[in-house]
Amino acid sequence: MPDVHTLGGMMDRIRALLTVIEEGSVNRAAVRLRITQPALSRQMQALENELGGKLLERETSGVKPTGLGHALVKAMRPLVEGYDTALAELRRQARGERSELRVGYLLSAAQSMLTPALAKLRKSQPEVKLKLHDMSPREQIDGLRAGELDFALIGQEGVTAANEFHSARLCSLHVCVAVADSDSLAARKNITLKELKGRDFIGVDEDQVPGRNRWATALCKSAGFKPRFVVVVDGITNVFSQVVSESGVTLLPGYFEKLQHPGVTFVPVSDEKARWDFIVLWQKGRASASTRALVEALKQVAAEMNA
Amino acid sequence: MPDVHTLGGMMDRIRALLTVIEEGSVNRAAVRLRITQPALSRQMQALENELGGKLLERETSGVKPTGLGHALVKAMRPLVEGYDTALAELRRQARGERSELRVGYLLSAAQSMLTPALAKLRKSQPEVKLKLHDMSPREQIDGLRAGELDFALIGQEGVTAANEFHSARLCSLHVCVAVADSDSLAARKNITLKELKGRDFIGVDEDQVPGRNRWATALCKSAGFKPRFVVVVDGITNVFSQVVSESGVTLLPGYFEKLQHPGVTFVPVSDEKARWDFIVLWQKGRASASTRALVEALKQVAAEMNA
DNA sequence: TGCCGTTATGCCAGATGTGCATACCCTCGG
DNA sequence: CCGAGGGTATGCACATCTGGCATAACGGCA
Repeated sequence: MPDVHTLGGMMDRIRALLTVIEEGSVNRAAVRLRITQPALSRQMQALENELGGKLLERETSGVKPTGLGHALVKAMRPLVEGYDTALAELRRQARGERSELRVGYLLSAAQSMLTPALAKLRKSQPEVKLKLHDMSPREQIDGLRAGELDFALIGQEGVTAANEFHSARLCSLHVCVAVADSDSLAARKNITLKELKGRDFIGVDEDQVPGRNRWATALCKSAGFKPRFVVVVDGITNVFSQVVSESGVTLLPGYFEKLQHPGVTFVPVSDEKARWDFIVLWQKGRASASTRALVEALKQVAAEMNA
Repeated sequence: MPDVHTLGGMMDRIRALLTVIEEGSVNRAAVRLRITQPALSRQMQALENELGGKLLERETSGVKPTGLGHALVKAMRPLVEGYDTALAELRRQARGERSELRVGYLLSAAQSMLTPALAKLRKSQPEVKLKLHDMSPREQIDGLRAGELDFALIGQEGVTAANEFHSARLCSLHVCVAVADSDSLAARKNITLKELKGRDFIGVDEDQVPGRNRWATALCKSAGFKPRFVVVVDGITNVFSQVVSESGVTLLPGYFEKLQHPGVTFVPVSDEKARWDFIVLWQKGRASASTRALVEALKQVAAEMNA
């Protein structure tokens, strides 16, 4: 009698039992499983020992399942099948053949870049399925970390996590500053960073837009002063309220100029060094063809936009 | 590098990976799994080889899952958990602790016996769940064979399958004959089998009520003649139509006398030997406590009915 | 009774997995 | 700058498991 303690390989014995019951014969099942009949016979005995009950009614013309055997088939067949398909999918994924790309992006920032890139992707790889998730930079990074996203289209915030993932800089935008309409700067065509020295800065919550404040700080430092954040708010719209009510300023990526916000004026910053990088992050590990294709498409779109 | 060909034990390695990812450390996971860290480390390598991709990002402070690792967790955890609960349920079942009894019965025949028996069962084992299935004798037997039923409450038809399962005779009813109201026999208080000699018999489809015709034939033979089946119909109600329209007769278990059917009269058969056995079949193998309880309850009810 | 099918058992060789000891790598702190 | 202490990987020897081969045991059937 084979040993009972052997929990490993239980799954295989269950598969074997499924085959045996399908065939109604240990012999024929052994052929299908490419092992010998004695080996299979012992597997069945082992399985019965492990479960503590008979699974097969041995008869002179073959075997047929007992009630317990039937119960096992009903309970285990779907699991075994699910296991197999899951395994196959994982293998495909490991080989780099993803059937689905999950992309995180920030609508206001990335739409102009993402839409044409996806069009390109659909042309070169029409079969790949896309899941788009409009979420904040922080959520994107968390999503990447949790494996729920394959891509993050993200701004300057992404540099804080760039070493955890693959990354590519897509483009570099100029910077603008948001001031209240009533501000003396609001009438200017453009300004330099230096002129912001001594102003009250409005910060944004580190949790939602990580790295933004540090980026602003670094920019100011390059201009020779240290910004003073009088208040830190969460949510970009709250920043604008504060800009108006407190006559504060805040540094923003250039694409905000196209937006309208009552009471707020966006003035371009003329400093050469004041740039806002827009980057894409994606999971490390073997890159699938579709992954590479999406990165390429994004780079092309970015290049065309710069030109 | 460990061998790649080893498909057996894949499941265990997947479980191990789940633990490793939960713990974020091969070391701690090894403790939980009661194996050494090197063994577990090798399991992870083996798993990665089998899948063909990296699952863990090894860092100096432990490990964290790659995208593929995350995907594996998402796909496999529910399967592993389902597998475990299924296995536990099967073990319980093997030990004879069924949580549910699936009973097949024929409403018209068994109701008078089943209802009180279930009441008794509920008293002695209130926690056992019951699934009742009103189905034809043939369906009941098929259900038993397919493992979809634990019990079949069945008449004479059951004897054809009695050796495949455990069986017990519950009671033995007298027999009656169905004749048309216009028949000369319809006025009789009772008759003997012999008087049916030469009559046209209505048979019933072997598929739906297996053994019924054979039972009738055997009864007649014991009375010294061979019945002639002029027609075989499917469904018991069709039998009555034929009895009326063809002036045929048919032998039935005694409980039909309580039924009403327009144009049909049921006359008791007085022969001592003409009996209709009512039996219960149940799955072979270790009988659970609830199984034994139900059988006992049925026997008691039958005994009370006979008294 | 002998033949042919079935499943079960004894025995041996090869594959697999584990533990132990140790190597290796990185970070942190003196 | 180097050693301590945390992590994971590797070399090696040994126990365990599993499968194949040969053969037994058993039941039906001519």
